[in-house]
Amino acid sequence: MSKAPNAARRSESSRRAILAATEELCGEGGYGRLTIEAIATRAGVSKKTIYRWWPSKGAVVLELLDEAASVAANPPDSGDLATDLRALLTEVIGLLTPAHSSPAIGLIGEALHDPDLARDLRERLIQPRIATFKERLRRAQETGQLPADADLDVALDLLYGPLYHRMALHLGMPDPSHLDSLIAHVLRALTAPHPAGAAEQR
Amino acid sequence: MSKAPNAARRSESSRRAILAATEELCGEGGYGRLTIEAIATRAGVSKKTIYRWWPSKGAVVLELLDEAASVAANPPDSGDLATDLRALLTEVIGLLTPAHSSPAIGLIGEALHDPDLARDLRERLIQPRIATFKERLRRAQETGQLPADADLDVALDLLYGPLYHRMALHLGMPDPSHLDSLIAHVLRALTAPHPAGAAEQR
Amino acid sequence: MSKAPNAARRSESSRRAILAATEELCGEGGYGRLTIEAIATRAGVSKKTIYRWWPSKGAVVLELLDEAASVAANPPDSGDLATDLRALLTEVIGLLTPAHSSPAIGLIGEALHDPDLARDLRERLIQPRIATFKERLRRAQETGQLPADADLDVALDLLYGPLYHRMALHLGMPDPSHLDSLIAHVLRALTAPHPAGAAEQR
Amino acid sequence: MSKAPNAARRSESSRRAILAATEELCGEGGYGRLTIEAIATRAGVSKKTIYRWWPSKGAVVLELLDEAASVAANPPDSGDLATDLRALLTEVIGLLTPAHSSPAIGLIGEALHDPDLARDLRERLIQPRIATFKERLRRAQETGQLPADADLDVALDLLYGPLYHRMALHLGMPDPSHLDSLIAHVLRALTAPHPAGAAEQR
DNA sequence: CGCTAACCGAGACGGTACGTCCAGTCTTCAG
DNA sequence: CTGAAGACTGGACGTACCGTCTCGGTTAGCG
Repeated sequence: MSKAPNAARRSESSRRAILAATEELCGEGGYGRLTIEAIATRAGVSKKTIYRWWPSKGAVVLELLDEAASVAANPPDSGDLATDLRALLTEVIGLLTPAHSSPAIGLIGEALHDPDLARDLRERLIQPRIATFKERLRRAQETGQLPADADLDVALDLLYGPLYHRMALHLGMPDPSHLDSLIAHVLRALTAPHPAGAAEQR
Repeated sequence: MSKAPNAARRSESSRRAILAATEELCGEGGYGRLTIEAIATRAGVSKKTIYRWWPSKGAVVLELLDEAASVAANPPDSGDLATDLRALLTEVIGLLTPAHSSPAIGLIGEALHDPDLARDLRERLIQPRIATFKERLRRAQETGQLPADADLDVALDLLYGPLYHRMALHLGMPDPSHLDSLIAHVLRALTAPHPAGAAEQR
Repeated sequence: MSKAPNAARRSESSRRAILAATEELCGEGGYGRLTIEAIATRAGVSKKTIYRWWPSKGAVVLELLDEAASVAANPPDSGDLATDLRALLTEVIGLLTPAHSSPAIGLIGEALHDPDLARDLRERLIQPRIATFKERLRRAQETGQLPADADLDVALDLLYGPLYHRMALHLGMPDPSHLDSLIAHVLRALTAPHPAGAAEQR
Repeated sequence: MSKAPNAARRSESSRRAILAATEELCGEGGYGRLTIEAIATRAGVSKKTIYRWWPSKGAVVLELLDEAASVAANPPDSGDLATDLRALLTEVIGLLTPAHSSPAIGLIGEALHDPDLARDLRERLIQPRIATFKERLRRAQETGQLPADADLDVALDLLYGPLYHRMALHLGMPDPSHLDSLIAHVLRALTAPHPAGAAEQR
């Protein structure tokens, strides 16, 4: 993360052992039970070695997730927008499941009070997904599936929002039919003619 | 929380001192820096007294928030649905601001890995707001501002979702115009005619 | 102990329950594990009631021992001095056995850093035994079994000393033959003619 | 005590600071007031460091005493047995004085209900003194000052016993003349001819 | 024979110390 | 002369008892 002292001499085998140990321990006790001490012991590595390359346990987990789930730079494009959006959302639902042992959720929880981690999380895991998502919508605008003036930021909020809403409030991820309903509503909102003023006054 | 050993003999003055100390300390160092030890010291109370009545620091903070922001059982009803929704959302935005020292956010973060706390949080802070929200929408259905078959759960997800989305990803709360835009989109989605099937297939 | 607030109204049943609970708990976990809280709970009595009548757990245990092992004011007198001494010493050995769960040993340990308890212990348990012991020796002087000028304080030290020596150093109580040997040596010391000065110089 | 995890890396400066703090605090408040917390604070050391190397506060105090008062392996030998015994006993009297703040007495009190500590105490403080004592008596046998068949264990009991007797019962250590009298009696007992049977029957 | 003072149980309270855990830094030693 | 092993300070954790302190609810004995 951030500035490596001297990446040239970094031991790849230690790095792998640390990430592997992190994955195991995360699976065993969940993110909450995870400690740097335990990672070091399990990986057969000194704590110092971990602190040398990562600023916090969150950063280690972040790197783990980053490796595991790298995003295709190119969005899926089946021709059907709803289908592709469903695929994109489903991937995120996968990351946020199961509620009590998902490393991603642990990471998000930690990032809530660690701005540095939050920044890394956003840059490395979130932004790529957002970019992919917007790219897909942009293509939909090009093909006329969405109006050219559709607000993509609003679309982002409306589509991903429910997932985080439900994560934060432990409400359970939307089931497939609810997910389809959400997508349908959002597409309708983006497509429907602006009813002259509605809530735009102010 | 839940079943007090013998609430009758509970010292109200200790309880008040604890909540006051919690509020102060939360303001000073944020939820993350808050410790039971510090609360006890500041409140002039023994740790045992805290543990006797609350299972965790999260529970104390929850009670603090619960007292501070009790919800009117009756939703606002100015006649204009968008206005009332804006008011409801703004209240939650207030709870989730500022990002790095809001006790509510700390609480949500903690609840992510503490199911007991999550349950209390949901029951005591969240559900009342959801109920109020749905009640307002129900009235809107009665007055014809919303179709009778509008899916209120979807409305909930679409309106509150963006707030938690932005909280979780440290994206900053929506500014007023963005908020209005969100509300307008959602109302459009709920009101617009279902375009024959769109994404309902499956 | 000492000044009861108003002994008249004291509940005998509580007193008995407390002593009984103390005995049980002492047997279960040893003196070290004994706590006022546990006594109160087991006896179905409030802690206040214990503190009202006894200044410390040591005092409770002392009263327990005092009741259990009251000394005959009159020493045994079989005619044979060694036999009677053996009986007196054996009684004390009984109190100091078994090494790790004897309430008496616990009490002595506590008295080592509690002068008040030490005083009570001496007055109520020890002095009566010393008096009895000396009384027996005095009779032996009268019958000529011991010289009239035998130093009874030295006899006390030499005969009881080894028991406390062994208790303090966890060396195990003397077995019967060793005990007899000790008695024989001491009687010889008291009876033998003073070898003109020997160690009396100074 | 016993098996250090890896004594090689142990910080000698911490060890010294801990023992020094222990000595100070013992002097200030007596063994009873001594706590691990206070030692750690005074020594500028974390509690963990104390618990890493010693199992209990007793063990720390034991090490302190062990360093302070190491015994000459060779007993004093002035030629006069009584003189040398008086010296040996006086050293122990020094350890057991003053009654209410002697660390040694605190240690003995603790050992009464802590078998592990008792064992260490015996092995590290007591046994060496016993060995020295017996060695001196053995020499006395060689020079004919004591009969070859004198029972050295009995001598040990009779000479050291009174000290522990008086410690346990808070009777005050013997004054010099009483001490001389004790020694004289014991030497007489060991030297006097066995009066045909006396208490040897049984 | 009813008042009132002390008892009683229950257990909450402010405290002190316990022994454990983990964070993050610093030191030692082997390769 | 690097890096693993791990000892170190620091500080919060949650627990156990301490001895004190209300609470109501009996009793007991005096007036």
